[in-house]
Amino acid sequence: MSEEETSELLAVRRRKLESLREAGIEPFPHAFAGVTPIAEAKAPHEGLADGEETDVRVRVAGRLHARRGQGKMAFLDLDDRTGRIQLQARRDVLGDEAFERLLTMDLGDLIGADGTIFKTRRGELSVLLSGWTLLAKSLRPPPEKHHGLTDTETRFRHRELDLMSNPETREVFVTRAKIVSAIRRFLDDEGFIEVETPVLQPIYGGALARPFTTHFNALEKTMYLRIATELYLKRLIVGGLERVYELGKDFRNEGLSPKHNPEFTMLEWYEAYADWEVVAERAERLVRAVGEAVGSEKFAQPWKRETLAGSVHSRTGIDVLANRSLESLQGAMREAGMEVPDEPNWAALVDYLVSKHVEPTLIEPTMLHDYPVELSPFAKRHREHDGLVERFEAFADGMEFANAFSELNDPDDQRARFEEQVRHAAAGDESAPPFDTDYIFSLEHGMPPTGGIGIGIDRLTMLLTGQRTIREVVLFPALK
RNA sequence: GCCGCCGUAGCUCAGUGGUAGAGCAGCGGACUUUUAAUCCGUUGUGCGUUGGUUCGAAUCCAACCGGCGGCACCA
Repeated sequence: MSEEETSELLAVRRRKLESLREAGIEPFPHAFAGVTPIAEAKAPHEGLADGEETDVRVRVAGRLHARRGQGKMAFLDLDDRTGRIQLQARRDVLGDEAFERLLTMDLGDLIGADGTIFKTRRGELSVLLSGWTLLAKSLRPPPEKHHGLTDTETRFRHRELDLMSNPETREVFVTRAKIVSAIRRFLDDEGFIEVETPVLQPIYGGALARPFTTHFNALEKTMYLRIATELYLKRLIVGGLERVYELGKDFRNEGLSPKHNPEFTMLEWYEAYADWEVVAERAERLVRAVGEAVGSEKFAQPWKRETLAGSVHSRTGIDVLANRSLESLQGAMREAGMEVPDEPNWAALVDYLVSKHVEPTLIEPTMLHDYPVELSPFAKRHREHDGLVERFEAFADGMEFANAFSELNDPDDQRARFEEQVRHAAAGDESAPPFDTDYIFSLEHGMPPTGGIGIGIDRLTMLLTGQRTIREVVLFPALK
C-alpha cells in the first residue's frame, strides 16, 4: 500500500464502502432510469410562493455537493450538468434507516433522488425526499466546495475535477460543442458534404510547419501526422465533389503557447467555381451564424478589410512592395529607426512586420488580403498584381483565426512552387513542405477554379467565449 | 531552447532563519427551514525533489522536476 492509500481521508471512505457492502447495499449499481435534468425539473416551478408545496414527483440524479444540518432534518445540494437543486431529507418522511444512511454519504458521492417539488420558506426550490439511492461511491474527496479548483496544473491534468467543481468550465465546453454543431449545420445547409481524409500520411503538406513523425511497421515506412487537410481535400474537388469540408485534428511539431497546442482542431472547406471573395463572404456569414448560435456579439458586424501591404504601411510607414528585396526592406526599416531582425529573405521580413506591428492591433474582426507569393505556396496568383496571391487571413483580438485563398490550380505553377519550397528545405527551413507528386498528378487532371479556407476551431472558440489561452478551450491540453 | 515568477494538508490559502498554521473537507456530538448553515469537541505520514550553507532551513544558495508569463518557433 502506498502512503497515500493509508491516509485517513481515503481510509474513511474505504471503510464506508465496506460497511455499505456489509449492509447489502450495492455501491456501484448499474443504472438509474427515468432521471430528469435538474434545470428541467426546476423550470416549471420557479413561480411557487415561498413555503408552497406541490405533489409533483421528480427523479433527479447527480453529485452530492454540500450538506447542512443533521438532526431530524438535513439539506443537501445535488449537482448535475444542468444545475443544482437542494434536497430536503426528513427523518419523519424517510424513516430512521434511510435518513441516517444518507447522512453517512460523502461529498462527491453520486446520488439518485425521488421526491416532490416545493419551495422553502427562504425561497429555495427543493425536493422533499421520499427516497434516495447511492449511484456510485466516491473514494476521493472532491475539490473544496466554494473556492472550486483553481490550481491550473490540476485543472488541466485532471480536467474531470475542474468540470465537477467549476460550472464556468462546463459552460466553455458546452459552448464549444455548440460552435462545432452550428458549423456543421451551416455548411450542410449550403450544400457541402463532410469528408474524412487521412490523419496518417506518407507525405505532409498544405501548410508551413514541422510534422510529427512516426513509423508504419508493416510497411517499414516513415509516416507523418497531418499538418493540414488541404491537399487531400483539393483532390476531392478534382474528383468532382465540388463542395467539401473536414473538421478534424491537425498536428504541428512546434512550441506551446497561449495560442498554440500541438494538436488542434481545424475546419477546412473547398468550393468549386469560387474565388477568395466568395469564400470571404461565406466565412463571414458562417462565423456570424455561429456567434448567434452561442450568443456572442463578437462577429455581429461586417469584418474590416485591409491589404497586407497597406496594413504594414499604415502602422510603420514602410512600403514593403516598393522595397521588394531583403536588402531594400532592411534599409527602409533602418531609415525608419526600426530594429532589423535577422531574417533569411524578404518574405520572412514582411511576415515579421505583420506579426509584430499589425497583428496585435487587429482587435475587431479584420481580413488582411493580397499576400506575397513567397508566403503562400498553394494560393493562386493575383489577377492584377505581380508577386502577390489572392489570399486573406482573418484576425480578431490580435490573433489569426482563418486563412483562405483562391486555390492554385495550374499544375505547372504548383510544381514550380514545390520546387521553391524544396530549395528552402535544402537551405535548412524545417517548415518547408516536401514535393507532393500525387498532388501534382491530381492537378494535371484539371481542378476547377476553387476557393478554400481553414478556420482554427480552438481559436474561434477562444474568441467566442472570451478565453485568453487555448488551454481553456481544449479539454486535455498538451502539458510537459 | 532562453529569461522571469511560482510550488506549504484532499481543496483554498497564511507563514522570510528559531523547529508547522487557518478556513473548508474529515471524525465525534447538538440542532425540524438551512443554503459559504451554526455551535461544541477533535484529527492531519503536508513545506515539489536532491544536495549545500547554518547551532538551527518552508524561509538563504545550487541543480533538477512541474506550472504560469514572455522570447524563439508557429496557427
